[in-house]
Amino acid sequence: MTDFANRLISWQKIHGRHDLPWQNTTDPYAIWVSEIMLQQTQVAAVIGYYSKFMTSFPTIADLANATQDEVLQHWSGLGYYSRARNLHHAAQTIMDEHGGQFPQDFDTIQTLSGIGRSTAAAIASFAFHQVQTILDGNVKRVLARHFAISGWTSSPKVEKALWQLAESLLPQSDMVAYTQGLMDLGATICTRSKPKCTACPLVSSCLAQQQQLTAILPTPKPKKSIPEKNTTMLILRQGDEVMLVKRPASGIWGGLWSFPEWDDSVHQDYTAIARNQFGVSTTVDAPLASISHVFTHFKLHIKPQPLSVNQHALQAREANAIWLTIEDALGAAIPTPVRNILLELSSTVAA
DNA sequence: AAGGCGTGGAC
DNA sequence: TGTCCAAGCCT
Repeated sequence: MTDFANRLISWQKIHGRHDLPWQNTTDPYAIWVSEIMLQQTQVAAVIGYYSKFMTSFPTIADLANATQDEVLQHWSGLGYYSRARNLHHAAQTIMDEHGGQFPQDFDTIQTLSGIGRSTAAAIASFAFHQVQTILDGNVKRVLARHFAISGWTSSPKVEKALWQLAESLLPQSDMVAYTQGLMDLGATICTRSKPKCTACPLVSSCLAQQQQLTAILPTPKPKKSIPEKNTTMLILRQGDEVMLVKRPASGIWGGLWSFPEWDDSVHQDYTAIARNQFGVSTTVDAPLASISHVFTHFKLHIKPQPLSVNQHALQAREANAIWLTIEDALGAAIPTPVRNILLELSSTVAA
């Protein structure tokens, strides 16, 4: 056993996290769901979603038998919705091709949609006590500092070196404490800013500490400017109901319900659009305050444009359109800006 | 291989 | 405030 692993394991058992909702179980399903939710998402943001999800879908079979809409509903607001679609699809794969049992073979685990090498290693170590290394943002930061490795840690060259390094450090036992220790150290001690080096079990061998490189490692991702886009969301209203449309299965907010969007760079005759696209007669109301929503790769300026529907239109003319009360819409699989617009609408109505 | 894919915490 | 980036994966 490497000294690195030894010290990490001992530290984790005393100072690590032991009471997160997805710990203290070897149920691969419970661990799997948590690992997917935690991809690129902080623990604090996941906790509420996790318990609700596990209550609604307690087993792989329950998840496989649910509709995609039900699954996305539970993911609404969490982001990266392909995770939910892949999770649902993988549950069906497990039912169809693995007899309903989560596979234990490391390579087979990685064939499931949404599970890459690091997530597979987390599941394999936590659920099956296999000797496989994770390599998430925490581990990259810990290794880049401890071994004074420069270069953006997600560049192919550096990442490959980090995988090899991480493998070389593995213990032959105690994989639960070791894997959790890697994450705990990165999340609570070896943090991006203001790391608590005096409390670190690995400080005595940390090269960044010795060479005073802690503040500049890991090397930050190269900066890139993101484009800005504009869109108008048409809010067709009749009484306390609004119309939502189902977005395409892939792309941003794939499979979620949203307001119909209109590129308003040219046409601004919203009444004509509503008549031509949705077959309803409307009058144009005052637009709501614009919303700016920042994604990883672009910034979206949304102009919410309410339209009052004059005639009875509560039968959706298109298969991908539905009319819902604002209350029901808030419970549907909607992205965050749509939720915020609905909340604004309901407060306006109430006031 | 590089970019698509969400949202919010931390500072 | 804006900036960085988080238990990454997919194409």
